[in-house]
Amino acid sequence: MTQATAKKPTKGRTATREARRQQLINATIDSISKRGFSGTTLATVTKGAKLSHGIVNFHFDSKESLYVETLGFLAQEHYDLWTAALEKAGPNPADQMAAMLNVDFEQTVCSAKKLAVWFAFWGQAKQRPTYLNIHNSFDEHRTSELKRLCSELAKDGGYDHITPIETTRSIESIIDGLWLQVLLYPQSLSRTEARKNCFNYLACLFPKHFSRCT
Amino acid sequence: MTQATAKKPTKGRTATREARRQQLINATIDSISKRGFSGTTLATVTKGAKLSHGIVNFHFDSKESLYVETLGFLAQEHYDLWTAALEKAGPNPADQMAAMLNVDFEQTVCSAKKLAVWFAFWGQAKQRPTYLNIHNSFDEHRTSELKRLCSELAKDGGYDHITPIETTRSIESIIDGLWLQVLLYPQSLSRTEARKNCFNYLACLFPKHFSRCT
Amino acid sequence: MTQATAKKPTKGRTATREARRQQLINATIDSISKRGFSGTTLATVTKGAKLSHGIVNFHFDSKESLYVETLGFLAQEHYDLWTAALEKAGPNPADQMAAMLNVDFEQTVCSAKKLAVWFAFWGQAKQRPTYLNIHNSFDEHRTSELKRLCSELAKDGGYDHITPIETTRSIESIIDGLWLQVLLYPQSLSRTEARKNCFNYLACLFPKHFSRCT
Amino acid sequence: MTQATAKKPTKGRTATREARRQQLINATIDSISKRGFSGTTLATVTKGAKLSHGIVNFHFDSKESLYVETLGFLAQEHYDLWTAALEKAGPNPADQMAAMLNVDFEQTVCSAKKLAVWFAFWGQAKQRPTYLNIHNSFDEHRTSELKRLCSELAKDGGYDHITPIETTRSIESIIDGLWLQVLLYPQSLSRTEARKNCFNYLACLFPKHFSRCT
DNA sequence: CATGAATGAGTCTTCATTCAT
DNA sequence: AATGAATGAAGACTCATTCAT
Repeated sequence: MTQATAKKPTKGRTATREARRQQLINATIDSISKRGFSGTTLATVTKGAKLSHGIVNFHFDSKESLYVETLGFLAQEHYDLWTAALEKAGPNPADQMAAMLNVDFEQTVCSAKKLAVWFAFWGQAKQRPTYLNIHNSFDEHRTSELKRLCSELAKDGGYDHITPIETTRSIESIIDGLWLQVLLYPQSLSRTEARKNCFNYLACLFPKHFSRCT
Repeated sequence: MTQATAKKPTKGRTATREARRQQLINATIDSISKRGFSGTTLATVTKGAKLSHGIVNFHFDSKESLYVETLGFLAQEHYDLWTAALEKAGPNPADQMAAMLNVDFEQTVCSAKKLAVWFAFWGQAKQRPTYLNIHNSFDEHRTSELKRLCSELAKDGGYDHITPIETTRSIESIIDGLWLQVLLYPQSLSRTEARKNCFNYLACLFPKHFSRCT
Repeated sequence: MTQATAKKPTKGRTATREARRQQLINATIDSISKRGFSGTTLATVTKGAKLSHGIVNFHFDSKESLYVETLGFLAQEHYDLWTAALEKAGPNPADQMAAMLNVDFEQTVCSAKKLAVWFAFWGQAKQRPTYLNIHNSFDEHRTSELKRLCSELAKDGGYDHITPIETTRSIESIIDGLWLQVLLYPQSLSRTEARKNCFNYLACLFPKHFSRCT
Repeated sequence: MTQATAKKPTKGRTATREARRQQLINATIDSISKRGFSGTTLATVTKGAKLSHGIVNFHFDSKESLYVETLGFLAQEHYDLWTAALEKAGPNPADQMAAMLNVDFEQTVCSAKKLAVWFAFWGQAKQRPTYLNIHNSFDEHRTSELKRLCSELAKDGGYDHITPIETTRSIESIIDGLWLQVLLYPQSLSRTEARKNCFNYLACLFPKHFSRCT
């Protein structure tokens, strides 16, 4: 009986532990993006998830722990996306670079909602090193991949003025900066325009591998 | 004029009042940079200013109002610095551009303390449009000046592929992105290295006007 | 009778039920002695009993009801011990008195664990008369037996200054007071020393029947 | 003007810090005696003091801290009473002993209210060593004075069977035990009867110095 | 019978704001 | 102008109890 095997994982009084946790994490992302950190309370989260008040402390140790896991979820999601894209991209470094950076301007990553949460966390990173550590633990791999690609592209194109470390940093910076502008001025900068802007910078850095798009 | 040296009694009071307000604004910057928005209370501010608990609501309408004026102070300070630098820079567009961007990596602007406050505000910008409006009201002028300089440099250098609007945005983005990295990873990126990184981007954009520095 | 060895199915269930209840009562005693009333929750009890969270309300009407039955168990245990000891003691009043009081300093009664629970209940007795009633319903018989023994010893020894009621009260008091000291200062007063102290008081009251021990 | 010097210390919006603290401590004693530890909340305390909810954390670090200071107040009060009584008593050891023990059955110390609080604290002493430490820090002096008096009385009366340490403990025990009975059964044992009972024990211990009272 | 997810009333604590002095 | 005591709303967290499975 196929009917018997079909479970409703998230409805009803008792859901699986994982489903509830994810539900709460999603509601946390929603609330932080709408109300910011200071406007987000356990009440706004649980109300958003249409669950009761006390459930957070049943599934998470504390509000702080919910935040940590929310950030972890975002970081993991991003990580999974770019590693998958990189794998699909084939052996060509330029293709790999393009694949990685494309992810940063996809809907899943570069939405107003997600960006708001990222910058909310970064706005607290100085005070809560935990947040920074989570971000770093996922991002180090990405930085090293970018550096490798910069090296390979520089060698391949004969750009002897390129310093991989510095160039990597500038690429990461322009992405973060474009994200901030997409967040703050969504009317004047769409994510597709931001992507174009980013790739035009690549064209500026690696003219033999990337061409300007208009 | 002997009259000018004679203080009017109201002037003395006003000066004191202004001094108190500035004292509180400075303490607010300190506290936000140390403890973030969520850790900053009127108590941490007044304690930092070595003033009494209840004084904030005497000099400011509310906590929110103190925050707004703090952000206004930072925006004004930045504005005053780059407009003064621009004025001093002479008629040459490349010099003007350099002068403007240098300001962004000066100690006064690009300190861990100030950057922490800027990103704290940006982390809330989505939720509190007031903050964004303050920032914009000061920043529009800067954007238009950058755009003008991009245009003049493009014309002068014959870079026909340069779109001033897009290029301006990319410059602003890389600065914001570098600021974020200076904030999050002060050990691996000093503000002088960040400045160099930014100017190397200019060298990439306008090779005839700026040269790479190593 | 072969029939007797065949268990009735309901009997097995009842036994299990009783075992569960006792298991929970024991865990309650453990938890109160370790964490006190305010630190004891149904979670600490069920965790101690290695049972699931929701089981208490299945076997007891409420937390309060569990407490009442826990106190009842302690009172019954004490009652069973001293009545058994009294029965064994023979007809001599001094022997009977000694038998009764010995029980109060036995391991089963005078352990740190049990005393902690007793004083926890007494600390609430004023506010919850139910607790006091349970205690009284068991203790009245003991008080009357002590009074009888005081009378008999007084008559037998010719102590005409002994008032049975008052003497009984003083004996009960010194026991309670010694219990408190055993509870609070187990290092400086062991239960065997406490027992000796109590019996030396008896030697003081009834010098012809009890002799000092050193 | 005598009128001008008269302050209302506890009325009005702002009272002296000490007055408010004492007011809250008194309300805490009231609430613990009426409702026990588990029934006492900051709300019952502040309601009893006719003050607002948030004031406790303004004058005390926490609820726990309020409890600690409440116990400290009770211990200090008792200490002050018996040291004063001892001083007034003159050089005679029997008078001194009588003076000290009289205090334990005075209205101020031996009221239903105070005893309820003492036993509430003792019921928690095992779990919160802080409470025990406070009690001990005040009580050690009392124990040593009692021991000294037992020694002097034993020498003076030639009671060679008296061990000061053990006798002291028995006196302390009978007092604690009588307190418990006054607390639990105020109808059957008044504090004056309890006092008599205690002094008859002294008469039993030191027949040459104390005589039975009926 | 038993489990453990879910609920929601209740508690401690924080903190912006008010206000007597 | 300034202080700091006082207020009360709001938030995080606890926990007895309920109930679907």
